[in-house]
Amino acid sequence: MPRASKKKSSVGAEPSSVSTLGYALLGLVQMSPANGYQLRRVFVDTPMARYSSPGAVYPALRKLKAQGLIVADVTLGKTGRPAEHYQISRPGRATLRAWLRRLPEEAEIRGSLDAMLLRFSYLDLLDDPAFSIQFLTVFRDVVRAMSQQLEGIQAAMRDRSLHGRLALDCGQANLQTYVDWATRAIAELRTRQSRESSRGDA
Amino acid sequence: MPRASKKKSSVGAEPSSVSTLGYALLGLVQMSPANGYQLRRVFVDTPMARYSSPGAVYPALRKLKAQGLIVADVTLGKTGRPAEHYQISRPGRATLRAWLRRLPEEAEIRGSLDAMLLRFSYLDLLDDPAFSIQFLTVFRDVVRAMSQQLEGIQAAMRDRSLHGRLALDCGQANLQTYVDWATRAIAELRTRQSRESSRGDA
DNA sequence: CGATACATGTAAGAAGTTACATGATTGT
DNA sequence: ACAATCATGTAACTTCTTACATGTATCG
Repeated sequence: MPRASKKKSSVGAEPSSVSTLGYALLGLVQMSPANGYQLRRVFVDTPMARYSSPGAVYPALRKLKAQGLIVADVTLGKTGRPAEHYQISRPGRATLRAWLRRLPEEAEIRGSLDAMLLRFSYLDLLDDPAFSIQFLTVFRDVVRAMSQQLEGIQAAMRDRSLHGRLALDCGQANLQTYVDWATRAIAELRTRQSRESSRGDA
Repeated sequence: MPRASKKKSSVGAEPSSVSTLGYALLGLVQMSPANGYQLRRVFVDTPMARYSSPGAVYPALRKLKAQGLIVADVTLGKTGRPAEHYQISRPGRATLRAWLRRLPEEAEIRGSLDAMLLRFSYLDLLDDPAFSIQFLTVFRDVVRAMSQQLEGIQAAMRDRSLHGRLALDCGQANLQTYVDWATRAIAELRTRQSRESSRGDA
């Protein structure tokens, strides 16, 4: 018997849903225009290796194009086939900026530290060191909280399982690494900030 | 018919495709029988938090049941509703062991360090310290290689982007943490191993 | 000549998320 | 009375993976 779906059927008005891969591509295209193959290579060659399959990249690019966030400029590549050279559009730039402008929320951070790092890595585009520092501070505080929680779990886990305990140790060491990195990064950003301002003053 | 190919080894002969979540559940159920709700709680409460949604856990459990890897024992929980208490079956135990017995392959490790940690955390079940050490050694070597590759990328990235560089630093620090942890874990396992053997000799 | 790099795609499906539905029991 | 916890599930959707198809150009 089919359920009488009463609510939720009118969600058409906002086509602005962009996936993480979408933002990753948007950021890369903003930094320098490229075709799908070149973008894919970035994922293959760098630690962004998560999203590398053609079955993910090409559909994602088409979706961005359909949303008007990038524009294609069909040229002929080194092969006879037409190659689509992508550039970011004005709405694309706005969408990307809006995404970057958001301070990370706790749930987001807990959900994926990597995704936060991706967003952070694009923050050059905002050119706002104060925001970057704020971003990192929020990030660090949440990760620290995660680390403290994990400590409680570790305590409860005493002697339950050797390998389980070791795995938790690894998780803990990792969280600590994120915290330390964030601290160092904040310090570096602050240093640069003051250097900039003193240069401005001079 | 996209999938009729020979997959090199005919391990199970059954349609034995088990997802990562499937193995995670299988391992938990092996450690102690539980119902879906309790298993879900584990994911919510611990760093295995990845797979916590009911829409993932319940279908996965049903699939494992259909594959005969776990057996359900319908009792009445604290509520009036029947609660399915799951136990691992003999084939389930065999499947889990076969999974644990595999040394991690390079592609697997590169694909997800977390997945490797999950597998490692269940290695108590094998009770084979020599294998655990081998597991960690392979893991560490691959992670070290990843770290060296990343160094090359970092060098190429010099001065290209401040935030990009910082993000790469984080990735590098993380990989190093994995390497250090693996080294420590290997040492601890070796210590225990020699203690065991000397106790056996005595 | 064969392999590899360039370049784009599709078809089929595995897997997970969100958001809802159900319903009893216990606590406030 | 209302909320939370226990306990199980479904429907619709999005996303990514796997595996293939299609070509040219270039290098050894």
